[in-house]
Amino acid sequence: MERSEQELVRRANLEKIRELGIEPFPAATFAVTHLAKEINKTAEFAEDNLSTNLTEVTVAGRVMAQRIMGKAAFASIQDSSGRVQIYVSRDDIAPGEDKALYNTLFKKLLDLGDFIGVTGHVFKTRTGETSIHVKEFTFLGKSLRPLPTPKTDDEGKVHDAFNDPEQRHRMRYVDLTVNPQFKEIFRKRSRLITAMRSYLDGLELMEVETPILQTIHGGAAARPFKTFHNTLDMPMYLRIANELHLKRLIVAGFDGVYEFAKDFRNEGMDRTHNPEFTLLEFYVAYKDYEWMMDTCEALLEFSVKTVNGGETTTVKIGDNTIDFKGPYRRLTMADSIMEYTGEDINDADEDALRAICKRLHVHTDDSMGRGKLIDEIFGEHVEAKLIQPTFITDYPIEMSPLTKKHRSKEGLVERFELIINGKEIANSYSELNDPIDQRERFEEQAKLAARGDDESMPMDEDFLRALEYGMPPTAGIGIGIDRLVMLLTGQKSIQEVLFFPQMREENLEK
RNA sequence: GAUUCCUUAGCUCAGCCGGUUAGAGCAUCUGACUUUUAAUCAGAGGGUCCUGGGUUCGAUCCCCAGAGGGGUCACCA
Repeated sequence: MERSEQELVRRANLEKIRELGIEPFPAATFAVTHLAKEINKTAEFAEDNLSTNLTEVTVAGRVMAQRIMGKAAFASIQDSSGRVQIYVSRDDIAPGEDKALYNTLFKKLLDLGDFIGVTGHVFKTRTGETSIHVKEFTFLGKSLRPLPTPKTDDEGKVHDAFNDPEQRHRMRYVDLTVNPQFKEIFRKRSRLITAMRSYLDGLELMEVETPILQTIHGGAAARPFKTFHNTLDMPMYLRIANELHLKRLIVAGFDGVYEFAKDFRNEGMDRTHNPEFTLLEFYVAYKDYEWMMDTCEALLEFSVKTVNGGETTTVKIGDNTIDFKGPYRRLTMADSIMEYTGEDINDADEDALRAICKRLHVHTDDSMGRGKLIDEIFGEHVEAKLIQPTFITDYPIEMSPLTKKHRSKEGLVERFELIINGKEIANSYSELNDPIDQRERFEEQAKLAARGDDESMPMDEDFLRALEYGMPPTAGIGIGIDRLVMLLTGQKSIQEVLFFPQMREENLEK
């Protein structure tokens, strides 16, 4: 492997540090007393700016900038909270005859990206920047590759930004080091999940884990990843959903269960799809989809407030401000189509629907049944227009093989999707718990499979057996966590809300 | 999967309608500098111009194929 000039210099510096008798990768705990942000926030200055309440602080982090001026130098140290400036003067850190600690180690052998720890007192420079006057510094870890060096000027303009999406996503460790502003996306993601978990715990639901490796992939319409178990000598699938397992747990007698599930779908990738993604699913016994709508909007309102760190329920996305405060608008699918197209699909048979599609310039083909035609009209003419959180209810039965038939409307099921900013965020229904009906639905799916639909759901005899033992009426929901994070952080690409989005293999040989 | 655009130094980018030795800023190296902050000043080094073919006297540039990435569409959440 060819090494660049800068890498060779750093390796040489590494050896020279060892020659000074200093371990470049020390093992011992380093006792940090303050984060950079705390120092910048809590320092209170005396009149002369030379002394503060912070008479001795110890911080650690990467050296991100160095400004050396002969016998003194400034540097920026970056830790998890941000950056703080340090001031190093030769005679303070090397008071004796031997000035090697400053002249050799600090000035020559220290490279941008190296980890150091410093101890000193806090003061304010002539130009007004809070800084640590270093009296002791410790080498904590060498960086052998040069980091990109984005810089921000007086006007806030960023120069040399590290902004190539490929490099940022492949080397997230570099990205988040030099673009720490993106850390906030992941902090929000973490806060969102924590908030949702605490809300669901408050409902006395139990967090569970169910198999990712499955012999039958059920619970959604999608192509799975296939793998193989050597000892069992059988093919297995990575789960596309955990729905059927969570419902087995309702059969088992838990009143409510939830799981933040990594699911895997072997389909196209684009700005809203990654092969593995996170879905929160939860199921609650003795509830229906009406209850679930109430719960969903309460959960989201609570979670958005928590993520925003206050009472704010709004999020700005481009030109739109989305308000997660409930209650959300509820609209049946038929009414939504009436509202946005003026077409009445309520009593339309398949031929009538085809005529409507033609009028609306919706593309159709012969394989589409009634449900699919309605779904196409909705997808083409309604979905993108629903910006504020909206529950679309009462879906055609054909596309919902796990959903209970509507209690009063023929041909429909008790299902809703939550649409926000024109995108589906959640999908929920009154769960089908009639095992005889469920078996018929699976048989319908098998017919689709026989016609070549590779996304149809396979028959799951064990799941049917569970239902035959009896499942209480249950409401269930799946909420797309990645997409919700995209909304809350204003990101247009799913890659920006995943630490390590899927990418093709990189050739590192060269 | 289809289509389109992109790939030049560690980073961000110029450039070459095909022509000696491929440029800049930051970063790096050498030197100066004890309150700087995109530190400054003086000097220097650094390149498989994504890869492989082809056309040509000559290709980083044109053509073909491939790799990787971005956008759009299709499938889907």
